[in-house]
Amino acid sequence: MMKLSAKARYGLKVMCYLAKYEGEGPISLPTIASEVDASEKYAEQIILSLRKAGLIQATRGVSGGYFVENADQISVGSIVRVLEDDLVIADCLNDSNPCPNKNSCSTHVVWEKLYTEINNLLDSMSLKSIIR
Amino acid sequence: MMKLSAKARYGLKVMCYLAKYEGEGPISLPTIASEVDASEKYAEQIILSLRKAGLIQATRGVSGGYFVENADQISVGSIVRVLEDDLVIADCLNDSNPCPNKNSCSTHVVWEKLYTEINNLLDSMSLKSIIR
DNA sequence: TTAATTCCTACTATTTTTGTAGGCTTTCCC
DNA sequence: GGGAAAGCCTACAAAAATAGTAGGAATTAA
Repeated sequence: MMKLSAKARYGLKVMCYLAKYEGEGPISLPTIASEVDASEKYAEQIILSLRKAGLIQATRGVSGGYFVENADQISVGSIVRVLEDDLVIADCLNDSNPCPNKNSCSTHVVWEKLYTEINNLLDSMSLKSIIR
Repeated sequence: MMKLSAKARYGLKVMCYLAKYEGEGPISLPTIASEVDASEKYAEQIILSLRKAGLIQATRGVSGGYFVENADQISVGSIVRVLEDDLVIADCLNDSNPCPNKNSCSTHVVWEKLYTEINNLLDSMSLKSIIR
């Protein structure tokens, strides 16, 4: 129901936390998980997605951990899109699945506008800009 | 994943269809269902919600059916909100469930902005304005 | 070499969404 | 008055998505 997923919510928290300590070395999973109030295993999955998307960096081994770089160049939109498997609001927006719009009216301009608006808004905010 | 529900999609289609024939008498469920390409039973449920919300009127009995009045005064937002059980994007936006924001940063201003933006956009479109 | 750490994949449980079923009520028309 | 065509309402079932768990492999610092 148009609800943001837990993944996206936790994910943005994680990113904010890491951004806050940008440049101060890697932070371990246990620390992050406890900070954002998620289980280590769940947080790990979320972080994995973000890392694969290039939004988080990691160093392995003892005293390794995660960190972000250039928080000012990471948009909130890019984070959310990774964790929400694209913000495709309605299938008919997808070009590979065009709507056979023989219906009484094009509801689809509505969804199109909404889609654009959401993405524009989220893209206009950088990670850095939202942390105090 | 931030996806619009089928209910909302069908629901807006129904509303558009009814709006198109505003003032021309009630339209029966079978007709509507076939028009929006849903089963009668499913369409019925959706229409029921919209009617209870006051967005659709009905007359019962033979030659009865559904219709809308004042399509120019019905916002798309009001339709979507009925079918999406409120567009509450994140729980922390809900006053009855305030976020104990001891976290590194307020992700919550992001969700708040998003929530506001979505509602504003959808409220700015009337049903009448989106049908041709 | 060991301990702390990330990496990766598969699985399970829960919740939400989507849809179906069936009986009741109202109203028109013969 | 009776039957048929409509809407009204609630409960249930199936499917899909989300949320979360588990466990072992790989890497690296000390």
